[in-house]
Amino acid sequence: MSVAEGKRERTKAANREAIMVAARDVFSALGYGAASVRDIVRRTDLATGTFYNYFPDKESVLRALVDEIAVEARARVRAARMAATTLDGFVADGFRAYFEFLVEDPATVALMRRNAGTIRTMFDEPALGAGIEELREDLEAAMAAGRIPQHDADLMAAAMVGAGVEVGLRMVEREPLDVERAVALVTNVFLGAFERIG
Amino acid sequence: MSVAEGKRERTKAANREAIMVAARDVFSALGYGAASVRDIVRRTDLATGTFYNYFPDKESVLRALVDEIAVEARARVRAARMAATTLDGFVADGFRAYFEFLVEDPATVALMRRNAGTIRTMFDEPALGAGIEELREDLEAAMAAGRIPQHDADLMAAAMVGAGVEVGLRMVEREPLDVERAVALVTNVFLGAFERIG
DNA sequence: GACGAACTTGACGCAAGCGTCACCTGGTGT
DNA sequence: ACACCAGGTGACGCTTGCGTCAAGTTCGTC
Repeated sequence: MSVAEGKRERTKAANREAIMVAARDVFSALGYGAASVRDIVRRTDLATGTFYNYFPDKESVLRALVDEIAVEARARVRAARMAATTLDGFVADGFRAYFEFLVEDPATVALMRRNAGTIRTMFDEPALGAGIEELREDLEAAMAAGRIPQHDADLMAAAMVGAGVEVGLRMVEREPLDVERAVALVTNVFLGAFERIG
Repeated sequence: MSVAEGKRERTKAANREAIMVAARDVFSALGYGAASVRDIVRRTDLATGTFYNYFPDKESVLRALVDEIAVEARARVRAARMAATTLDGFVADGFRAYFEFLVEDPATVALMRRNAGTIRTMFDEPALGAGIEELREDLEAAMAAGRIPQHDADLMAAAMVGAGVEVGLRMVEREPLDVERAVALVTNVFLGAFERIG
């Protein structure tokens, strides 16, 4: 070979990616439980055996998909919250980052929507939407800094993520698609909550 | 036979019930997609063929389960909202009815939690938690009556249901179990929202 | 108490998925 | 140009689930 990567390397990367894309679509369409390794393989132009050169079983593929998504979604949302200077921004920018992610990647939305329950029980709560855990930490930090009133951050984080997920799903299926309208609503809801608690 | 029902009738009712209970547990444990009719049958003391005397396939069992749950949950929540005389009561009593339902019936919670995505796509949105649709109608009625300010009832209903579902799930897995704390939080959130919008 | 209808039973034929492995194919390095 | 071997291929043996149906059992009725 000459530069960058040899054909060997490129094929490997492409195969792995093809399997993950196919798996994502199959899991979205059939649900993880009903999907078979063969359903996935059939959506690629690879042979059965090849699948097992890349992943030991279908669970590993889901794991890889979820990891990828979780890293991306969490990074975006947290970056947006960290950058915010006002309370309004903390709430609005976090939700906006999340909603924009949903809009950019509908295939991932479909995957999460269909398989959230499986993912939850299989991995014991990673990355529902963008991480209740991290939001709770951010809320606690904000409470400690006196930026928001004292409250049950655990339940509040659940409320914010739950509302965000559901509003996000509703948003993407409405016509016309209006991210700012969704951001405005959830922001009003939770800023109103902080005002009322305080 | 003499009174009430003959043995025939009683056995039929018991068999049907046994299948539904077994199915609920299997769907909760394995997920709907991965569950087989045989997994269900094995949890009863019935034979394979008997299953098919009661339901044509596993989808019908899920349908029957969801119908039962939906009717019950919706009835409770709506009754609570109808009975409320104050705005505070409208919000708090609706959530309380829902949370109490979750506490009373943990097996159903498990079923919904694991299979919400499947149920959503299979039946095209019936009974997520307690019905976004009905909540939206109630919100619109309240707006028309001037009890709450004008807003996007569709998204608000999504936010309320999403928050309710997530907070409810969190609530049931915390120790000690505290329904009123959960009710107080979501009530504050949404009353604060109405104040802020108005 | 005996007959018939209603229901239960589980073995059966068939279909599909699983993970493997002996065999090729073609990229790589000399 | 050639030999080597990483890695793709798909048929194979095995397991499991499907829905059916002929045979057996039990309840209700006269």
